[in-house]
Amino acid sequence: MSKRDPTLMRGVPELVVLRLLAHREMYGYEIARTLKVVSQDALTIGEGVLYPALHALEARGLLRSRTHQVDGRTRVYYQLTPRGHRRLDRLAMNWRRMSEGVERILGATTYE
Amino acid sequence: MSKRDPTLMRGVPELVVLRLLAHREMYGYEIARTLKVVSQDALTIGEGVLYPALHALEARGLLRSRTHQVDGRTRVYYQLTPRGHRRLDRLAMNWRRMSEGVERILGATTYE
DNA sequence: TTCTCATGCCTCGTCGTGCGAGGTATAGTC
DNA sequence: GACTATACCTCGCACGACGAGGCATGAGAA
Repeated sequence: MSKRDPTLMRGVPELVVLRLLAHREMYGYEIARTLKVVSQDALTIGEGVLYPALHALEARGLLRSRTHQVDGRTRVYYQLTPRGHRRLDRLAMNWRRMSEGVERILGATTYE
Repeated sequence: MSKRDPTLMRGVPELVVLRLLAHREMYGYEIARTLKVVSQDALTIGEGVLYPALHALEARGLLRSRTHQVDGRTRVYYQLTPRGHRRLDRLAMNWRRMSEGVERILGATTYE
């Protein structure tokens, strides 16, 4: 059975990670940095969130990884699988819905 | 010490509840219904989330309540306190930041 | 030399909170 | 007599976000 959609707003980390990886292969540390930069400091993902998330995503078949040595340092590069792409589409759609819902609440000045 | 801001995206229920109550006094059941309607079904708040949230909000001094009997049914009406208004402003600002951050991630097509 | 900082990975334990399920009661309707 | 809508509530779980901490390397400062 597929995971139920959250009624309100969970799983944003999963969304942004998948989205970043949709462009190109990246490694963990790079993801964290890029997220911070691109979101202009609005979003930060701690390593305690990021790495477990990446592992879970891979275990669920949404990501594939390969390790690479650079300057004596190990990098684990991740890329989206087809399932990962589908999952991303779904999450993004969901995000829009939610986000627009919240905007409607925030924006409205009168309610019936 | 005041509560730390969430790094990613928590507390949306609190935000929308406060926002709805910023307009006018409402009771629990009405809040749930209104949220659903105004958000055009995008947002739903279960009673298992709503009522505990309302109690917590009141305990923290962000809401005030009064009970009212209507047709033999008890309604608990809530309204924002000044602190509640300030909290709402803060949460709303935070939401915008986060939300725009996510949009930047979703919208961007290339990253450096 | 040693120290510190940036890079790069990881895990553990906790805490909050979102959420379903369930419980109570009244009024109206089929 | 049953079922729906209204209206409140609590319990307990599960899961996810998070901080703190740990390990290792390379580069530059002191």
